[in-house]
Amino acid sequence: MLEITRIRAERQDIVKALEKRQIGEASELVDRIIILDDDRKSTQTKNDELLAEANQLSKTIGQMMKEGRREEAESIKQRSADLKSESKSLTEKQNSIDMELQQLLYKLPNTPNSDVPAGASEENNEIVYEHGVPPQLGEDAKPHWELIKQYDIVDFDLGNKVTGAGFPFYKGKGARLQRALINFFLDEAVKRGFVEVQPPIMINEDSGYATGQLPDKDGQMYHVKEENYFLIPTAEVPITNMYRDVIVDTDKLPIKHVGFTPCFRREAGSWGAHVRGLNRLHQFDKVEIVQIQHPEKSYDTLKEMSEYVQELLQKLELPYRVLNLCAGDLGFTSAQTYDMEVFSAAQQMWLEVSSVSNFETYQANRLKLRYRGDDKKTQLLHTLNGSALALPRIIAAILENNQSPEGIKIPEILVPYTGFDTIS
RNA sequence: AGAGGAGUGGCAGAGUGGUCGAAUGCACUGGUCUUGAAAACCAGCGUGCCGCAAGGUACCGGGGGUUCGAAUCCCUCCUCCUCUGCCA
Repeated sequence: MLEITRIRAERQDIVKALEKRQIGEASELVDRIIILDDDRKSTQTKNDELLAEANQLSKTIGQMMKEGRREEAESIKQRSADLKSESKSLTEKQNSIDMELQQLLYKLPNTPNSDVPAGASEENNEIVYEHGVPPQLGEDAKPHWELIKQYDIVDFDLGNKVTGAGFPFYKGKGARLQRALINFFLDEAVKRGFVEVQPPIMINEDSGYATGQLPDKDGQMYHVKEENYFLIPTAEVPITNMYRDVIVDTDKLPIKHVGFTPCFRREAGSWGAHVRGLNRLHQFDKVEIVQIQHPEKSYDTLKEMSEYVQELLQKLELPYRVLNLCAGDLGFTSAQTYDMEVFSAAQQMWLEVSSVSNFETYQANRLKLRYRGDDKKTQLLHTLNGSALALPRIIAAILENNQSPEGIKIPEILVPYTGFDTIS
C-alpha cells in the first residue's frame, strides 16, 4: 500500500508512475484519496476537540462527586452525554472515511522504479542478460510431458484420480529428483547466510492483506472456510508476515530467510495449450528467499538476489535469460522485478522459474514493518523476495534439455543429492 | 472437544469504576563519579493519528456494550496455561 503522506507530497510523480503501469484513472483515484484524507483529518480534529471537552467534564464530575456536590455534578452530566453522542457520530463518520480510503489505497498498485521499462505487456520486457547455449536436440526430442510418462516419474493420471487436475504424483526417481532439488536449494541459501524457516502453509486474512495477496488475488488462493484460512500461494506470505508489526534494530539488517513450502494456486481460468505438463500446476514446490532491508540498500540487495538465483541456474547448467519486467507486466505489489527464464529445448520456449522483486515500502506499510532512524523516528523498511527456485519448470527443463537415447542426465551438482546420475 | 484459570509497556509484574498511558524492578539510552570499567547516583525511556508547535486524541489480546467516566463491570471472539478426552 502506498503511503498517504507520499501520495500527498509526490502527487504528480505518483500519478505518472501509476500511468506507466497502464492503470486507468490513476489521477482520479489519487485525487479522490487526497480529498478523503483531507476529510479524515478535519473530522479527527473536530472529534478530538469534542473528546477533549468530554474528558475534561468527566474529570470535573468526578471531582464534584468526591466533594459531595452531587447536584452540580448532575447538572453537567447532560452536557457530557451530548458531547459523547456527538462524538460517537463523528467516530462513525471517521470509520467510514477510513474504510473508503483503505479500499481506494488497496486499489493502487506499487509505483514502478525509474529503471523499469515502459510498456503494457510482456513483449515490452527488457532482456538484460542471457547465459548459456540451448542444446541442439534431435528431431525426436520429446517434451517433458512425454518423458515423464516414458520413465514413469510424474503421474498426472494418478493425481487426477486422487485429487484433480494440476495435482500430480512424483514417483520413484522423479520424487527423488524433486527432493534433491529442494535440499540443494536450501543448502545453497543457508551457505549464503539465509536463515532457514519452515512456515505454516496456511495463513490468516491479516497476513494475506499485509503482503498484498488480499484483496488483489482473492479467488486465486484456496480458502478454508471453517477457519477463514488460505493455502499459501508462496512462502513469501508466511515468511514476510513473521515481521508484521515489528520494529527492527538497524544492526539486525538485512534479515535473510529461506524456506521451502508447497505452493497452492487456483489459477482460475488461465489454463490452455501452452501450460501442459509441469508448466503450470495447482500445487507445486518452491524454495523462497526473503530479505528485509534498509531502504538505501534495497536495490543492491535486489541485484544480489538476482545474481544468486542466476548462480543456481548456472550450477544446474541450464541456459537462461534475465528479464527486467516492464511496468505493465509488473506484479501488483512490486516496484521492480527480474524474472529468470530457463530455455526448454523441446518445447522451444522460455519458462519462468524465478521472479525476484523489490517491494520497497509497499508491503512494509501494510505490515507496519519499521526500523528506528537516527532521529529516533520509526521508518518503513523495504521487503524483497524471490524464488530460488520453483521446482516443476526446473524439472521440465532438466528433463527436456538433458535427454538422450540413453536417458536423462542429472546435472553433476545434483548427483550427490539424488544418488543417481541418469534417469533411464 | 469438555471443565477451570489467565491475557497489562522489550521482559517481569502491580493496578478491580474517577486526576491511570498506567506503580515497581530488570533491560536499554544519556549524564555524574572513576585512570578505565563495575557499582552507586541523576535523568530519559511504548505505538498510531491530528497539530508548525504547545498540545490534543486513541490504544492495557480483538470486537461490541453499560456509565458523565472503563485496564477495572457485561457480552462475544481469539490466544495461552492446567485437568479430562482424542491423536501423528
